[in-house]
Amino acid sequence: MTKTGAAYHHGDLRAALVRAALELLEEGGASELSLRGVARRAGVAPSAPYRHYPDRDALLSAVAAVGYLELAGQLATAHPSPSTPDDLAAVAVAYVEFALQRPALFRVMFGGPCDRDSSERAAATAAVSAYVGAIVERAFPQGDKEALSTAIWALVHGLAFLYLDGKLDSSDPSGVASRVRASVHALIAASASLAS
Amino acid sequence: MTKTGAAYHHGDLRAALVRAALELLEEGGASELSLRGVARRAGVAPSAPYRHYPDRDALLSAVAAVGYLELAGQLATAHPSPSTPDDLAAVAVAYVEFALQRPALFRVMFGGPCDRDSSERAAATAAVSAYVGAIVERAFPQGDKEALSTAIWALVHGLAFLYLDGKLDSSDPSGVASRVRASVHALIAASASLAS
DNA sequence: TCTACAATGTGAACGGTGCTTACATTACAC
DNA sequence: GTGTAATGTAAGCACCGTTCACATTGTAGA
Repeated sequence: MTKTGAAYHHGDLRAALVRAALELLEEGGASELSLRGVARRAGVAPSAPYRHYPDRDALLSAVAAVGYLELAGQLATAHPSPSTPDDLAAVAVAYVEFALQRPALFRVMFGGPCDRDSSERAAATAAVSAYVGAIVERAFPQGDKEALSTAIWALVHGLAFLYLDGKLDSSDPSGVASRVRASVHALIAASASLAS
Repeated sequence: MTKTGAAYHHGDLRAALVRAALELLEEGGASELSLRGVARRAGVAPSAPYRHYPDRDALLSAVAAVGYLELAGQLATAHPSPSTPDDLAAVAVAYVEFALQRPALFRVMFGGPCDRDSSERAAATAAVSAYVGAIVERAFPQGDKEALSTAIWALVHGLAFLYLDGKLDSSDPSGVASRVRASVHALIAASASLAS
């Protein structure tokens, strides 16, 4: 079914493995994807992935890295260059929606004790962090960028997890969105009142 | 080594399993605890736990439940009946510190897609939720209890996870505490300015 | 063009895991 | 006491991550 003429050498197994893992994550839902399952999906022997990734965690880090890119893309889609509190709230909503729409991927990205040695992964999370920081800086040039962006990120991240874990009711999407918006606006208002 | 006179029937295996799991979580660090490992620790055959828990997730839910109790205890220790913003901030710091001091347990409590059917677990999380709500209500009787307590919980929860995942630098405990305090105060100030 | 070599794939195997099933032992109600 | 339900054991299933010896292939240098 892999349709590749079954060449002994796959061509680009490294990328194919990540693609297969993402597919399994999307289909299989929350269940943790196995390295063997990924290999199976890619039409390759269970030991083949070890030619490209030292272990399962390394593959997961690679998957997480593309997850960060896709998250960044979804945030940018929500608003290309947010500058007002409303814009920022829209981006926050997109963040939570990403978590709810792709819970398995989100958990791979943030769920486990991450591989600190993965430069791929570290760079990607730094990029997200910088992205949030840049937005905050543009929206509130006079505010404490560091503190505010951290607080906002944490707020949104926490909301995402609480929804994901069922600690908050996520059955009504519009309710989720409005709650996220309200929380972000509250935080922003706070920072404004403190900065004045 | 189990020191129990090796009676065929363990006495209270149900509780002993949870205890063993907590010990392994504390020692083994972040690694995921196996049901077999827990059984081994309790000095019992690998199949014995199934007499008391239908599957591994059920055991984890039970472990998570005592985790919630311990978290509640630690929060209460931070401040028995918080009413001022400072009190609330102290409780928030205790929350994050719990996550950093017992990361494995925290991950069991919040990390995975939780077993929605576990009444034990559901009750415990409801208790934490109510606890936070009560604090907020006492501290801000005229505020929107629902919205504010949710926002605060999410903020603190998000901070805990970002620290846990190394997205924020947690090497300096006092820095962690002050950052948590600052974030909580900012959120509180916001709600106050909105309520007025 | 032939050939050595590095890169990349295979297959079998090891120990560990969650879970089930058949059976053994024990506690307890009658 | 005895029958029954509760609770333990032992063996076995399929799967997992990982490793190792071996097969196949692309490619650089003669």
